[in-house]
Amino acid sequence: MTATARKKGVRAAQKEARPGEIAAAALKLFARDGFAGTRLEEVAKRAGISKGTIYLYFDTKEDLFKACVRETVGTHLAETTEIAATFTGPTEELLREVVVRMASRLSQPEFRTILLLMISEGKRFPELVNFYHAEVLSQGLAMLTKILERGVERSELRKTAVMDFPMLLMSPAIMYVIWDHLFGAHKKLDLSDVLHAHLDAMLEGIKA
Amino acid sequence: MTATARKKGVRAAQKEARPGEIAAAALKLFARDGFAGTRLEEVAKRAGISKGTIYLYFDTKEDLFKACVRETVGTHLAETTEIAATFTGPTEELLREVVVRMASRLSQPEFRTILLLMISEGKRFPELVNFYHAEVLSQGLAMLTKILERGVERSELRKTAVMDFPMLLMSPAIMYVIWDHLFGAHKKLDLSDVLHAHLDAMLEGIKA
Amino acid sequence: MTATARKKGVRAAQKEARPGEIAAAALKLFARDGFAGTRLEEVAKRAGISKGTIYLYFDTKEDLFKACVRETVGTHLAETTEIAATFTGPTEELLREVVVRMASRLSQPEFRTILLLMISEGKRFPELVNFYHAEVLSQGLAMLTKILERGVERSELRKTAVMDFPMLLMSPAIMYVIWDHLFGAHKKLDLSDVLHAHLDAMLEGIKA
Amino acid sequence: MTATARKKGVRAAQKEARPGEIAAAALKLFARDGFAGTRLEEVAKRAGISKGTIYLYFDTKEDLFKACVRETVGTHLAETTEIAATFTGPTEELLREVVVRMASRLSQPEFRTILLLMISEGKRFPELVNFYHAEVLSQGLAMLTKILERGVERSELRKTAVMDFPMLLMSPAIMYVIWDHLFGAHKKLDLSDVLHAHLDAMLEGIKA
DNA sequence: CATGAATGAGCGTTCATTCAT
DNA sequence: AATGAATGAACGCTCATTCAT
Repeated sequence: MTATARKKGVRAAQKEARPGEIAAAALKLFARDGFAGTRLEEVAKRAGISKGTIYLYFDTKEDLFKACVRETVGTHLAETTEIAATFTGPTEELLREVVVRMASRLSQPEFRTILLLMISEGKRFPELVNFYHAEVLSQGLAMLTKILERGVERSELRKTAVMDFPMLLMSPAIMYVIWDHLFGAHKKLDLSDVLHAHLDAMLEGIKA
Repeated sequence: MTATARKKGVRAAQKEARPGEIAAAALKLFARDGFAGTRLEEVAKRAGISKGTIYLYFDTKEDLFKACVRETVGTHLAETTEIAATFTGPTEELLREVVVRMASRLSQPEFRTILLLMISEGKRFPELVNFYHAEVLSQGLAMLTKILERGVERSELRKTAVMDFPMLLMSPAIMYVIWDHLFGAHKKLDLSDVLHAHLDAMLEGIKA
Repeated sequence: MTATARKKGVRAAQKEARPGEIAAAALKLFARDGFAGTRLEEVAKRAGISKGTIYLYFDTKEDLFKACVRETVGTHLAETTEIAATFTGPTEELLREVVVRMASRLSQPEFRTILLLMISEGKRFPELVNFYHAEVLSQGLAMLTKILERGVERSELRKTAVMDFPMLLMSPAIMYVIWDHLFGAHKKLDLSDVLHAHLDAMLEGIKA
Repeated sequence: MTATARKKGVRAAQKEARPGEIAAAALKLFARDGFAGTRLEEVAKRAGISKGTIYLYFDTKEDLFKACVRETVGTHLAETTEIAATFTGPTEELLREVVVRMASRLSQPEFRTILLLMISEGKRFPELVNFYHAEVLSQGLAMLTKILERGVERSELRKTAVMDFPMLLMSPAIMYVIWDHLFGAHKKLDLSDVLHAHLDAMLEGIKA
């Protein structure tokens, strides 16, 4: 008997764990088969439960999908933000560090899944797109913008049009995820190499 | 009666035109609703025919989907290749020209549709991915590589890691399409501005 | 080949006949099993078609139910109204004639089914109740009222409270239907006997 | 602690009360939603217990339904029978008294519910119909018959066909319940008025 | 006794596919 | 060739019933 079980009882612990287990199972299938192509029966099987049980925790298939996305997205930007705020070294170094971190996060299995699902099903779930925009995108871009500004203030970077499109710094990461998804079987890319090839070139163009 | 109709008979001409009309109608719906979400009934309505008629030209829904993609993809790279082959000016200029051309093509409605469908349904249609890889991707990347090599030969560009990842030059275009698809309603980007912001910076990093 | 088939083609004729066939099959099952208890699969089997075919003619199970009722109800009061309007004999005779006619109609298999379904499912289909009220009930009661007034005018009947509640004249017919539905297996009643027993007594009470 | 609780223990008392509470809650819902439309979950909620608890007292939903009906029906004719047996006044008065009493009972909320449920679900529960027939119907009709016979014996009433169909005396009450159920929202009837309008007329026809 | 999480059979509805006309 | 009525497998969702706690 675990500590949790002792405190709350096995059932209570189980009940608390269920939604997460179901969502995890679902996310894998949504990733593989898309929203429409995923059968709740199979989600249940993967989660080791019966079809009806899903409905004890989620009202509809759509709800389950939203929960999957929301649960996975749940920002995680905090740590990186902290680093950016307290960093004292040269801006180039900071920029590399932050871009690499964000790209790593983006390319982690569950997060890349979210990105791909967003692209596939976004039109069906606009609220999810809004959520993603608010929770992830705008925060991430704000952070990048702040770093670029820091560089300008410290005369390390020049004022360039890249400051208007900070998402350019992330575009290789996005491309990497899509490439790996589609052509990974043909040719694997190394994320770090891609990232640094890009940053090396870009930084030349924006450094003071 | 048109000249075509006189030569071949109206029916024959109609028959020849049908598959394309159906595929065109289908593509729009696949783009909007995804593969699973598209109903053949509606495809038929859009094409001004009956549901059964689709099956005179395509064996299954999957076949129709493949035909849509194949028909749209059908390279179009020829002209750009020609330009690249005969261009005599500075490589930077050539690179900008080619990237802008390829990005424009990528962001045209039907082509962006293909890109997005590829991402959404690629796993379900690996042959299509192969096709796309062979017909579009490798040719495009080969062209970019050739241009970069031309630059190095002419001592206009340095040998950098970007040469190993020519797709980096296209990543802003890909990002643009995805951004517009998901967040276009929140904030429109200007493709040309994005592209040049990227190229301005990148070129600094790779110029000799 | 029937005349119908020759004119319209077999398919067209079939298509025209389908809704009625389905509704007829459905009505029997609704009568036997209630709305919720009726399975569309069985309706289809009875109609000699497949489950999906039902949906070519009716949008939902509810729609099918409504169509059943509407189709069966479709007044039929016309003939009786005509008789009442042109009758020249004594009012007592007319009243007996009309009550017997209406009761006969009410106790015909399909109509009694409607009455019973109305009682069972009315709360779920208020629009159907309104429809029934407007199309059948109010017309029938208006006719009865008019006859009673005719009797008073001709000094054949007295002005009694029965004129305020003309539905009293039909209550034995309603009771008969319910009795037969529930206790018919225990004891069969003879509609005509019941009706005349009632009318004999009632008429004594309202005759001048 | 109540006297009951002291004697038997709280739990024991609770246990004894439970079935009735559950049945009461169930009856309301059966009345509103029909047999199939009633969810045990909601019954439980109304009874302030959990779904599983119902199964401690009733084996199946059908059992619960039967218990509801049986419990409510439980004759109550006793008092009226007593009155009829000891009545010494004129038969007309007795008949009015008894019909009004029986009609009042029939139109009370729980009893009208039973009548309507009987009509709706009778075919599914023939034993219940038998029970109802034996416990309520035949006793009630027997009483009416006895009164009519008393009238004939005392030369207050004539021998008419109404004596063969004593249920005719109750038909307005039945009609009233159905009317109120279906058309109560359109037009409320006054039970007493309806009853007396009917009795006034009928009695003229059967009085000596 | 009581709970409520879990089950799984069942049903309404959809839609790719077929085929008689 | 073209139609569109018909099919039937598939899936989301519900809810009576069970059972471990």
